[in-house]
Amino acid sequence: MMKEEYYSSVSNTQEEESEEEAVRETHKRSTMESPVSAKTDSKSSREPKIDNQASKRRKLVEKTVVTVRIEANVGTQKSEGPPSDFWSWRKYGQKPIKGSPYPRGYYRCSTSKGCSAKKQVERCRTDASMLIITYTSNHNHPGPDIHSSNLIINQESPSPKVQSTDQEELPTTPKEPPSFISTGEEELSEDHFHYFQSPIEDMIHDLQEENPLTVTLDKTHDSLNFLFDEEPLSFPHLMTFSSSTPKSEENDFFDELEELPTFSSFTGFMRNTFFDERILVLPS
DNA sequence: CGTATTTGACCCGCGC
DNA sequence: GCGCGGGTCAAATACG
Repeated sequence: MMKEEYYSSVSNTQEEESEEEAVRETHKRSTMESPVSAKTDSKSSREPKIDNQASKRRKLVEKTVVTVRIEANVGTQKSEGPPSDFWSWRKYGQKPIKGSPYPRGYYRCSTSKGCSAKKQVERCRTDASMLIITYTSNHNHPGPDIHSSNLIINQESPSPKVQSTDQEELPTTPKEPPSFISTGEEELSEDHFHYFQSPIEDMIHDLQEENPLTVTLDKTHDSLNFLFDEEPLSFPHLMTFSSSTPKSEENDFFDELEELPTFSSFTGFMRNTFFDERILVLPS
């Protein structure tokens, strides 16, 4: 529950997201929907219901892939802890992922019962300090207090601890992006993903002056704009980032900063914090 | 005692 | 048809 994690993010809607998946889903759906009898039957033994459809449509929902860098203690406590967002998440599963030494955690929004929002948290296999969070579906309910969070950013805010810890414990913190990137890219590319360095920077860049990179990322771009322009709710990561934690401890951190009112300040903060974050982007 | 987390089992689609 | 990998459920357990 601490927030030493900062989010950078890119979102894609599943529809546009991946052709691969789209195809699959289509396939699934057709298969599933028609022959309900057999499948339903088999499933019914376990848990029929909506889940049935849900499971098949998992991918149909919008997904947002966020890479988070945990600067604080890698492999200590937070690495394992779920990144905190505005919302409260309840863990409903965990599975080891092939090719990755780290398991993937499955979380569901516990704020609202009917909320279908989910997220998967896994660590980058190459870099334990990187968390890959995949958000699925949107929240059906308003967040705790987005407004407040935004305000909070301006006035007080996120975690001091993180930073202090960071610096103190991990002096090396900042960076080694190059190697990382290459590594990540290779691995990810296998997965059909492309990484972009310093998404946030890119984002910012984009906002300030259009970055070619962004252009490449259709959705990303869109999402980013969205992010900054409006609809915080849709972007948990952002919210998280901004609101990070309304708790007192973290306030200290910002206390020092005291004023991050302007975007530029914000940006600066982000840059500092995020140094080398990468965004997963689906190949266009 | 209630709620959240853990963990094993189950289900499903896909590739071989 | 079988096995693999991923995603979810639900019982058991831990924690407040």
